[in-house]
Amino acid sequence: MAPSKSESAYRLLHEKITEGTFTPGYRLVLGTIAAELGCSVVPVREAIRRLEAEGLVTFERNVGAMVAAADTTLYLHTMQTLAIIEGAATALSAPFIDADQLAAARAINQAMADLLVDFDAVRFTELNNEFHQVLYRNCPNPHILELVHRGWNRLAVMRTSSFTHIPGRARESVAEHARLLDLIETRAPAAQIEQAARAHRTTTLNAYLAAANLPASPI
Amino acid sequence: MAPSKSESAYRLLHEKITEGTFTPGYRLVLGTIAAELGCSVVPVREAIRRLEAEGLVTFERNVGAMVAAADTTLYLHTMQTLAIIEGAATALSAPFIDADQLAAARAINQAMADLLVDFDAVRFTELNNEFHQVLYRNCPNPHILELVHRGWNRLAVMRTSSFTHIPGRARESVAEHARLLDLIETRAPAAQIEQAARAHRTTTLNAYLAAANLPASPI
DNA sequence: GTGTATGAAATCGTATACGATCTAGTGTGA
DNA sequence: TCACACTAGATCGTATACGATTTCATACAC
Repeated sequence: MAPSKSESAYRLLHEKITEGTFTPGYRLVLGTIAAELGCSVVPVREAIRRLEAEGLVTFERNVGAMVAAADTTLYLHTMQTLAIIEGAATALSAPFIDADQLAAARAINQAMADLLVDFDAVRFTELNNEFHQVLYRNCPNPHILELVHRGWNRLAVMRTSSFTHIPGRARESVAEHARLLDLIETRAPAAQIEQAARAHRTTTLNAYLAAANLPASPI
Repeated sequence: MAPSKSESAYRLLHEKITEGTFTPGYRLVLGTIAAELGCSVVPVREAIRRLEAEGLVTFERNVGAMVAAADTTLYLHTMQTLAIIEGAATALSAPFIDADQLAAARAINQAMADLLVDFDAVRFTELNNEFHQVLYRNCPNPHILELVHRGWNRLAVMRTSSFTHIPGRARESVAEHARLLDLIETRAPAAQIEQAARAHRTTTLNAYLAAANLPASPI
């Protein structure tokens, strides 16, 4: 069955926002978008409210919607939340990751390592996403997986790459991935895996915090 | 300014669902609700989609909405997610909890202890919510606070009280609260507070898992 | 120049209407 | 009895229309 118009509108806007066509602050005018999509405003309105619920869009009554702003505070809060959620997601997924998946993850990480010589931030970020996708795919708790995706989307809107902003972060990242895979392969205790996965994000978070003269995240 | 009709509809439905007037499986028919509220179906539809985004309602195209089902799996996943989020929320809030708030929390916990003799599950649950409200109020990360509230709402819909289902859980709970407050008062390390707060939920979760002959949560 | 009133344009919020789709009940034939 | 086709009713999905609110530019008073 063809998707409903509201669904189509949602997907289109979601993609344009996360891909960066619509940058933070871009105004989403119901009538304009409706005209572009060849539908009426009602489905567009619904799509925008869904995006609002996901935190990708802010909405003000009688004023309208815009792509969510991308201030530093928001970024740090999102990073901190993701650190917690991704730590848990990795620990919960780990027991279900088989040899094939491990091999796939190692291959992706190797490709990331190869990219370090002639660095390409966009490609590196893509590979990084793929890497974590493999790690989380087996998470038995769908709620947690959903929260991971929400967090990623919010980060995507902000288009702030730690790989370009923090010197040496890309190289560190590859090393941390390798350690994480070792822990998973040896079936290390869940707490240890969670700790390592969380630290993988927290390192970046704390680098930003230090740059802003703020104290490090306590957890 | 008076709330918009869509906002009113949202609040009304949210309350009826979390308070238990509308139980899981209850069908939310657009036309009927619109008639009750004295508005048209458009705002009601919007309210329902918001509730769907929060996981309180399930929606099927061309069929309609109903209050989200409350199966065991869903309950366990929600509990596990909350364990992780609440652990983090407590640890992040702890440094900002002052003497007054500590005293308030202790008073609530004492009231819960008093209730153990002549047990009243409803009142006990209310106090339990108040207790945790005090603990989380200072959380500096609004995203995490939002996730706590979402989790609570999902649990509220299911109306499954560990205090009545698990023998001795209420008494244990009061003791765990006291230990948690001690850790906060002595400014224990964040990791230790997180661990204690998470365990407070995980204990319940694992009791349910054990009852269902399932392995305990790894984290 | 600054602040305020005013009006027009832009945009949203929601009512209404109607076609599309699903569901359930009924009848028919094997 | 069972499977299937069909119909009627219920309900949703979305177009259209219009009033309500906000925004912004302009004009005016001080």
